[in-house]
Amino acid sequence: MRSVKEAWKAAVSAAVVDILAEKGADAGLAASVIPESPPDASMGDIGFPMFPFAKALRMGPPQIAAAVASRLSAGSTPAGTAKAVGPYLNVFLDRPSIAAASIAARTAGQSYGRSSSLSGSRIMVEFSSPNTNKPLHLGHLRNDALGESTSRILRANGAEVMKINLVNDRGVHICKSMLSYMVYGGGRTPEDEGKKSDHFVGDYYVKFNDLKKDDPQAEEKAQELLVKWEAGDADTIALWKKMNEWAVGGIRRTYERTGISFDKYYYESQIYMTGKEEVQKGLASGAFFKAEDGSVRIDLSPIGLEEKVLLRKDGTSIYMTQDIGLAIHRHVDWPFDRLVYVVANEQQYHFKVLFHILKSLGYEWAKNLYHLSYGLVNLPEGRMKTREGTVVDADALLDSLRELAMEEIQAKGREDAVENPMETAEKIALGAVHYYLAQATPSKDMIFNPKESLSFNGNTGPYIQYMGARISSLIRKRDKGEGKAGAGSIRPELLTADSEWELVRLVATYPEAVEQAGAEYNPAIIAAHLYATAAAFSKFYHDEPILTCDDPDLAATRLALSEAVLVVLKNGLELLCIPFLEAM
RNA sequence: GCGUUCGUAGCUCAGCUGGAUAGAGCGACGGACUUCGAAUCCGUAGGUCGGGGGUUCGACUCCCUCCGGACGCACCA
Repeated sequence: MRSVKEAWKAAVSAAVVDILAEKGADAGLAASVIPESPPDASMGDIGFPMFPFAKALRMGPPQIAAAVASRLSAGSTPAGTAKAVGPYLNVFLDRPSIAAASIAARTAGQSYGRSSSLSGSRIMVEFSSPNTNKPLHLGHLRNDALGESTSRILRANGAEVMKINLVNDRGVHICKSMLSYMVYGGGRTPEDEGKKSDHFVGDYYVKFNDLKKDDPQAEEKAQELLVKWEAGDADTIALWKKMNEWAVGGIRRTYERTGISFDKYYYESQIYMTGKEEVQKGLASGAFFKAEDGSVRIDLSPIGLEEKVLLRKDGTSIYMTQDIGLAIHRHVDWPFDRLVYVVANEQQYHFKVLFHILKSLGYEWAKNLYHLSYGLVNLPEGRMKTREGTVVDADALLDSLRELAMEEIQAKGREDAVENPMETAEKIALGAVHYYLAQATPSKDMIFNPKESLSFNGNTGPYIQYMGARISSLIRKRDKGEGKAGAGSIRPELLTADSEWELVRLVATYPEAVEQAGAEYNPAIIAAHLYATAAAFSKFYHDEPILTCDDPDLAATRLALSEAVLVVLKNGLELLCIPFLEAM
């Protein structure tokens, strides 16, 4: 589709250049020939507005369109026809050839939609970054879905991707859950209570609130515990290790459940000291300066900000110091061309400064750092607050979605039709939440409506899964010899209905969506394309008989188109980390 | 106060580097199953694109300003 569009653009540009030259106008104006999509397919498949040339040619746009059209019909053009439609020059593509290309997607399988637009580049993507004092919540699910799916999209565009997770396993907040466990835990283990281990740890973090009431010194004691931890106190380290294993172990189980994975884990406890040497180097090179009080700082006036402290006067490091060291360390580990940080938008300032600092230190790769900033996930009732207990726990959310999906399977009497109802319900639940999170533009805050996400109607993951299941069902029937499709041969020129053309177009433009999603780090583009494809298929399925079609050739062709649609749905769902279902 | 960002139908969201009558879904109302899975499809109602200026042949899209919301502005992470 893209190459066809490019070819037409070139042909139209050439015609416009000729006309401009004849009138003695600046031929450079032809750069304003840009392809667009007419609002209605009956008006054409590609549209070129002729407004930009009106002044130079002293002609009305409709006259220009007519002139370009006649010139095109005289010369050689790609397949299809060009026609003046008001002030636009519209192209009607040669539908059979596009249809043939779309149908070919069915044999391309998993490779359909892959591009080489990013081949040769190495991209590191950091996401999730959980704390080891509590289980994952809804906000993490957005981060995880965004990070995982962006990584998959980048890979689909040919990039070599390294997914990394920076586990935040140290700090005073970790010490709080430890202290709380020391007081209330009584040596119990998650197994003792039959609890998922990260929830077990999280419960003690919550209990720290009780501890503060029981013991006014609790905050101080947590600080003291941190000091002991940093000093390497054996008992403290032992407890820390034990609780961290519980926390990370439980969190990893949630990753497995949601289909999230990492190529490498970094632990903050192992690298929080790094960065000091880098700051010293920067001081030596003149990128930073030593303030009167002895602290090391950077002047941020080049980017319109104040100063930032990078090392305290006592020489200790701060968050920024750590991130500087970590970025450099990672580049040594795995030299990347780009590094993407999937982190909530509340840290925009931090990354703006961090990127500037790395550039100041003279790292070539620093210009390719990207903060994939995403908005908060709120509830219809308002913002999630840990202290108010309105945080939506990830595991509990998935459980309740699965429960509702199960009820739906039972209500529909589909238990016998699917091999494993519980597993199917789980996959529907995952599809519901991942699609809901994917369809919103990452940078914006969003409202997660559990009730709406549970709905299997409309713009949802289960709707798309359902269309995949329907097509799979058609294919099973064909394979069993039902219908006449098996006896017919594929003839793309038979696809003339509007609903068929719409599907052809969506299949043909899927690769462009993948490329755009990669270029913009935006899975929502895939989600929108998949929904449009699923909806178009549903209409097609409703309006036109496929297997039951009398003409064997038409049946075979429609089924082939359906198979191509299935390839798009499968590949797209994979990119969004949504399970595909043969039956549901 | 300064900075970043957002403000599109009752609700949740799209709207491609400015271009042809602003689109979906949910909800509401009304239709469609003796036929490939109705977890579906079709129709109706619903918007001065936060307000006001400006640039342009053309602005939801770019610029300015005001109003409103969110988030930042630590030698916390």
